[in-house]
Amino acid sequence: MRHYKFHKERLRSSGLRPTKQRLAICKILFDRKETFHFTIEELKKIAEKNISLATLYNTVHAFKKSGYLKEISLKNKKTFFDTNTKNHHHFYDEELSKLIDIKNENISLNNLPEAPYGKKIKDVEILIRVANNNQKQKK
Amino acid sequence: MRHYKFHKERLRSSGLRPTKQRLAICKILFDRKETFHFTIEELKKIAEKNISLATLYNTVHAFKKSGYLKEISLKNKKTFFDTNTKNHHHFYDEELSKLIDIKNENISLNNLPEAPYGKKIKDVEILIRVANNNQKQKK
DNA sequence: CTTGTAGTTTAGAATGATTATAAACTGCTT
DNA sequence: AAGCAGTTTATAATCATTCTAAACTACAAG
Repeated sequence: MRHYKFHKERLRSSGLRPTKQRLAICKILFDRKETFHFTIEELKKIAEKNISLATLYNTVHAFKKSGYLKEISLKNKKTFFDTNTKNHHHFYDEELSKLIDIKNENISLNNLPEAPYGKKIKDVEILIRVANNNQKQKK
Repeated sequence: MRHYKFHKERLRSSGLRPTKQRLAICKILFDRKETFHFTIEELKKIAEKNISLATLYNTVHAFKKSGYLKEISLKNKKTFFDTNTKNHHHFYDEELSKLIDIKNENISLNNLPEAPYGKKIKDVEILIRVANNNQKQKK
């Protein structure tokens, strides 16, 4: 469990005042050993009725802007965020709407293609869709 | 330019009657040499006022279900579709909201990780975000 | 060629995630 | 202790997408 001051520092470094709502969000997101993948809706549930939706959106986006959270591309309508901001990739279980980290040593992309003329590669995202073994192809 | 019958066949094989709206959509989507990446909104613009939004959504989803179109995962709120249904990957230019195909021989993923227990890999999607060379990191 | 009907189209309403608004509240500097 | 910029919040607004149900149409059978 991290010290209160840790979160306060994180907030200040993002240019955010350490309010009780933001500290509560920090605790939920960052006081854990494992990576946390979540949607705003899930975060809302965990936070109970203490924090308004608008504040959740604002704070999560502020953290994203400061590089403390990563947004993940999905076909799904809901946006996922990830507390693991290091370069890594995901399995996505569409049936459970769950993301699972892929350890970096377990995947490797060789000969990355050259970016189109005048462009530069900013980011590579690999998503591996999985389903239950016994089931038919997705709908 | 493909023959009318070609589109009619495609429609029938998807269990769809060849109506004039659907044939018009087929022409837009499939009468071209290059892969076409589009959003429903863009398709709407190309189709002019001839076809209702609801029909565009219905038809595009029917084609997706039949395997004639692929849906592409993006952070963007809008959904992209791709007339290239072969296994391939994309560059995504966030500034222009444009997808660019990556030729399969230009990218290769070795030692794919094992799927989580009881799961099977259905699909691998690689998205390489690019930006103009001279510009700063994304907002 | 007419007709019946199942499949289609469509405008408009409904939904659901997200963002904007603007009034009340609060952390922090002086 | 005061004042103000930064925050929070309920609520309204927005935007893509899906639903609905009434009008329309392709097509098989006669």
